[in-house]
Amino acid sequence: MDTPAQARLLQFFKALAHESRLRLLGLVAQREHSVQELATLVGLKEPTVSHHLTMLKNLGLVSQRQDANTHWYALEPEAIANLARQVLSREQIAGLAGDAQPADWQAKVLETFISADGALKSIPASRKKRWAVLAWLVRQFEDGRRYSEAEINARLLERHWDSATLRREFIGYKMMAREAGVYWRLPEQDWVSETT
Amino acid sequence: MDTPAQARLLQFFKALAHESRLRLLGLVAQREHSVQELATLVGLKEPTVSHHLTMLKNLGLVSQRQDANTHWYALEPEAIANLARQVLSREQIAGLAGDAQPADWQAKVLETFISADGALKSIPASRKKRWAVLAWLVRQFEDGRRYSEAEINARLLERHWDSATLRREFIGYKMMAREAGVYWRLPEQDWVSETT
DNA sequence: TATCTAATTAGATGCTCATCGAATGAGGTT
DNA sequence: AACCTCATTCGATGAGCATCTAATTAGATA
Repeated sequence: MDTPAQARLLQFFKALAHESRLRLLGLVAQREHSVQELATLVGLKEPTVSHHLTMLKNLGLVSQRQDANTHWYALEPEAIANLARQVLSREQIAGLAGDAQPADWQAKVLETFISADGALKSIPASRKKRWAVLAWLVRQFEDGRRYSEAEINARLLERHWDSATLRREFIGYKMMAREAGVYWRLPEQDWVSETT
Repeated sequence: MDTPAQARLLQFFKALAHESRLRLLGLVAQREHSVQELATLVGLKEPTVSHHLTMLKNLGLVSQRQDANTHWYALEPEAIANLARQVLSREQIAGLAGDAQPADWQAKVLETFISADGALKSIPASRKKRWAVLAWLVRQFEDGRRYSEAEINARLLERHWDSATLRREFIGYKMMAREAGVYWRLPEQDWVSETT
């Protein structure tokens, strides 16, 4: 969770995601109640109820007034309505994704499999992730230029020990072509479609 | 929680009360996603994401379609809106009290302190609960009739061993009066006001 | 049929938080 | 002051659940 707004919404849901608190809210929605009353009505001990009530109060869901040493709690109806309004629209929900979307999927995959020094930690087992990693790799070869197998290997070994597999995969994914021991990149539009 | 509606609402809140699930909802609100994608985007393993998604699907918050063996999940926008609408009104909240209100406060107190055979398990320490128990006790004496201390004791001993304290409390709470060793009930309106 | 890929189910582990009893605080009364 | 009543804070315990790895299911292809 990123922005305060998102964290706040999460807090609200957490507060409402418990039977005891929901019942307490139900009771204080009907009329003011003291802690004692609430405790006996929901069948919990005072400390527990007090705990829940402070949480609800901090979130502004209930109000509290004091008469002598009896504390009277009541529902704060505005708060609930506001909450509900927040959740209504699809855009609001979409905003919950968090982390500010630096995380396009491919970027995230690279983040996971490429270490800071540029080495490939491991070759993804999943077809799609492998595709993302290979796409990144193959873009480091010049377009139009022809490479010997030795050149390819040298370049790949800077990233990962298993250059043979990587080379083979380039061919498999149609990112490169080979003829008589010479390799060259294929145009991106031939394979980038697989992005789905 | 009593009625299905209440249980259902609780389930909703529980589903939304977790950061991972909120972020997943956020992502599927933007566009369809596969389990793999979601897993890398939120930084969790597939099984975990799958777990969350089935929960969300069971509640109708997301939809799922299958293409080959890739499962595509998307937001079910109606569901969230409906949920939010449910929570909007104060009456809805009040209905959450649960247990069908058989539980007026006094009734609940008696339930707690009186055992099935009518014995008083213990004398409540709290003033208000003591009041509730004594009120119940004193109503078992006839109005208008005069009792000797021995009669009072006999009747009280059927409920609790400490008849002396109970007698004294009757006087203290002005539920009974005493003169020259004779006891009688006072009219309810003199003490029942304390119900607050 | 054997193999590959994506997803789900099963089982185990650990963290968060609800709950309780005991101690403390706070407001009133005698 | 000493006491009573109601509430909150503290510290400990335990239940629920998120997460992981490993195993299984299911769809598709060779």
